[in-house]
Amino acid sequence: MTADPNVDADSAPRRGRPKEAGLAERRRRQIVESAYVVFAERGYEATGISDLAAHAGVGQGTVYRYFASKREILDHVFDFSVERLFEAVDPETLASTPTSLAELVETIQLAANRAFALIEREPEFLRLILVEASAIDQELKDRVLGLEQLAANFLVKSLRRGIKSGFVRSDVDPQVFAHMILMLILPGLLQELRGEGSPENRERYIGAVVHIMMRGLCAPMTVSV
Amino acid sequence: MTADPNVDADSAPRRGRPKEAGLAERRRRQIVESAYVVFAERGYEATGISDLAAHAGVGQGTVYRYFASKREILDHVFDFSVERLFEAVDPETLASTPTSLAELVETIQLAANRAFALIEREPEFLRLILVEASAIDQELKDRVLGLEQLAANFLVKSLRRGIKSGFVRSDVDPQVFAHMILMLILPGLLQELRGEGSPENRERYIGAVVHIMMRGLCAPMTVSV
Amino acid sequence: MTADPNVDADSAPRRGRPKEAGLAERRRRQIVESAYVVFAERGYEATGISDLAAHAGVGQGTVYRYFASKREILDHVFDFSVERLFEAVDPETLASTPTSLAELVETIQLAANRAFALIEREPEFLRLILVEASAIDQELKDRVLGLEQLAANFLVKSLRRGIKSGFVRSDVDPQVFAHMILMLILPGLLQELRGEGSPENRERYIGAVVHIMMRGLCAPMTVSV
Amino acid sequence: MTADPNVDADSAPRRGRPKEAGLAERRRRQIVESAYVVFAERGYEATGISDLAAHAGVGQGTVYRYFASKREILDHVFDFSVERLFEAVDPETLASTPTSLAELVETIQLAANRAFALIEREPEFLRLILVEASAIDQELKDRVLGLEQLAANFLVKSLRRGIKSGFVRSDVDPQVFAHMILMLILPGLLQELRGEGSPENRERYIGAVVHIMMRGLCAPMTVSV
DNA sequence: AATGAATGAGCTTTCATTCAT
DNA sequence: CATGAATGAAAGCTCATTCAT
Repeated sequence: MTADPNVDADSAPRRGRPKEAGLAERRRRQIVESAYVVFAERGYEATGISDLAAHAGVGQGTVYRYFASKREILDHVFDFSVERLFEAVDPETLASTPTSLAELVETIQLAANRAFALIEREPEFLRLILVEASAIDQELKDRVLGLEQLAANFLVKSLRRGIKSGFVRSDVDPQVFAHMILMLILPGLLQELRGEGSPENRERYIGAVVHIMMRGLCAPMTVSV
Repeated sequence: MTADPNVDADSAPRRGRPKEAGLAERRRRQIVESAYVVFAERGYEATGISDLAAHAGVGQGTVYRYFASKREILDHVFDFSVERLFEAVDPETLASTPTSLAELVETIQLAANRAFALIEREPEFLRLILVEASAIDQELKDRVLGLEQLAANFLVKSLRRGIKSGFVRSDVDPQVFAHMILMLILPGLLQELRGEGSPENRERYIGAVVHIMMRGLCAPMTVSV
Repeated sequence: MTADPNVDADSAPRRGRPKEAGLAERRRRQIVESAYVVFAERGYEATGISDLAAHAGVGQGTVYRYFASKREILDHVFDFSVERLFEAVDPETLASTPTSLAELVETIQLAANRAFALIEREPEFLRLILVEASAIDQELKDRVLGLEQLAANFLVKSLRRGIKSGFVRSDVDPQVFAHMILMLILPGLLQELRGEGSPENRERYIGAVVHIMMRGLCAPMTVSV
Repeated sequence: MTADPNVDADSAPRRGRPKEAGLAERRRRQIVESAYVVFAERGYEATGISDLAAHAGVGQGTVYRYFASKREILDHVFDFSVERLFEAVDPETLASTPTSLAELVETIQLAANRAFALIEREPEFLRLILVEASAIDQELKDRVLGLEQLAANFLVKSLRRGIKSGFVRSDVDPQVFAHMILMLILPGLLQELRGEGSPENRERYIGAVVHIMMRGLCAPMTVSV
């Protein structure tokens, strides 16, 4: 076995089919994306591995080459969804510290608009995150709630800064309000789930959220600016 | 619902075998109540008909004498849940037409407190309605959303009256605000789902909802009463 | 109608199909006996639950109503086999304390004959116990070996008594010889496995075993010849 | 391609690509040896081709280039095992025609010791031959039994010679006794399977076998005692 | 009317085998 | 030649539903 008669002078003994780097990652992606669609479409429980495989255009066995179980796929689908949400909202580009209530509201408005844009493009996204994932088990439910918590934490920081800067009332509880602000966008989400989503409606809702945040419900004379 | 032994419009006294009128209805009730408990406890998919039958103290076959399928039972469980929610909130006793923002807010607060009281007594209720039911199929999802719509309609009427009476700003869109007000209680619900629910927390949230509704977030000087 | 048609006066409220006592045990037996046959015929691994169910004349689901897993069925099949072996050999009727080597040998001969009679009737029995069971896992292998140990223990006692009585050489190690005596019947068993079993052959072998034991175990003075 | 790439008996100096004649055979050997190890370790059924290939350091596909099926590999593993047993026992060096019972017994003892030495070195060997192989199908079972037959034939010849020479009783049935002598070593094997094997135990057993054989086989006059 | 034994379709998962590279 | 990615048949097992009693 001195001079290997079999291959190449160069050090790497290239035997067999070359391993095509990145294939594994591509396949995983392909399967997760298919799962994202079919889970959203028919629900996690109602989707069989065979459906999933068929949609991905691979055999059932191939699915198990890349994922240990159906449940694990759901995990990755959730990650994938979160990833997409982050890409869509792109928090980096939001993080300018607001110096007035108007600015703060504007930032929130921007984030909401971006999220809605994603949902408009892919309505199943919402169902997957909000409805499917929550129903599987405690772990995934925790992850959904954790996502909301994450967003809330951003807002908490902004509100605290607002209070320190004086443009947010000091008797506002940042923790509490952060969550509530997030909830204010839920009616819009529900509309989407209902399939009644439309740009005009979205406008109305976002406008109302701004209103409520800036003014509450109190009548004009009471406020008197 | 007084002394009617026989149901139905005809009052002909059924001799021979009174057939234990209402027995069927009692059985259905018994099964639905059991299903309510076990579905909430273990989830719809994870619950087998045998679990359900065992909990109800009847045979599996008996379940199918009263319901055509597992899915149909869920329908009835949902109805039953809604029924309980209505009993708890008891909208009849809320419907006094408010004549001031404070009164309106107080009414909402009362309704919210009643709903929370139910959830505190039976936390699984929330899970069933919000999480389990939504994940089954479109029809049930629609029903969940319909429930929200129902509550919103109440609020819409109140807001319209408020606008007419002048204690609600006229630029408030009743439809939109109604939904949003409902959403404001969601953070509290999420806390319950997370198992972090506590009376103090609930107080904080409800207080904040009142605040936001009455004042918005604007700083005190801006408001100037 | 005074007597309630529904519930009856006697204490036991007999509702539904009567539970047919002993059915469960009968079904278990039926399935185990089928398994005994098909496992022996095709081997444990090669037998599917569907084969087993088909042979038993029941649905697959029914199998799982009575056994938790395929493996558990094998356990019971093993028990069943041991049970049959015991019935066939009927050790109770063997246990007369022998007072001479001839008597001891006769007893052993009788036991061997009975075992062979079973195997002749049901050759698959042997395969199941000796070959199939051993190959599944450590636990079953231990049980097979334990069975041999059990038989050996009987012999050890007899040999000890024989030594004390003087009709077995005192330099015989009871533990060791007990196992060996058992092994002496193995060539006969192997013949059966080979399908070459015949009464004449069995005679030859048992005769030879007697020969070897009489010569090997006899107390020194007795041998003389 | 002028140069036959395929090896074969012809000795024409293969220019260009000698094709590493015997490479195929080496590969086969490598795979079989790996299979020997992993089959013995985890069992035939429990071993996947991937395990096997990994242990052999080749791809799964390569395995199928050299063997048509998993089953065929087992065949070769069995051959390999027999081969090892023969190497260990080395019958050539045993075949000196014994001229006395003591010599015969000594020869058998030597063979047994060699076989035990192998088993002590590689306990899995026993499991493979005795337990795994037997359970697969009739063909392999036959081969296991054939192995015993082979050893028995050796003994038959020796016994016949012994009878002719007069140092073995003439009423000994060579066929029958040959098998029995082989069986006498089984308790020792079982101990190994049980994991209770130890040199002392082995001594005891072999001693007892010698004892029983000397007494059982010896010609009448010799015994006297 | 009530029962629970029986069923079988369908589930997730495994793995011997094939084949493009 | 060698490879390991891909495959799909088939496994064990579950459970909503049916039905004899």
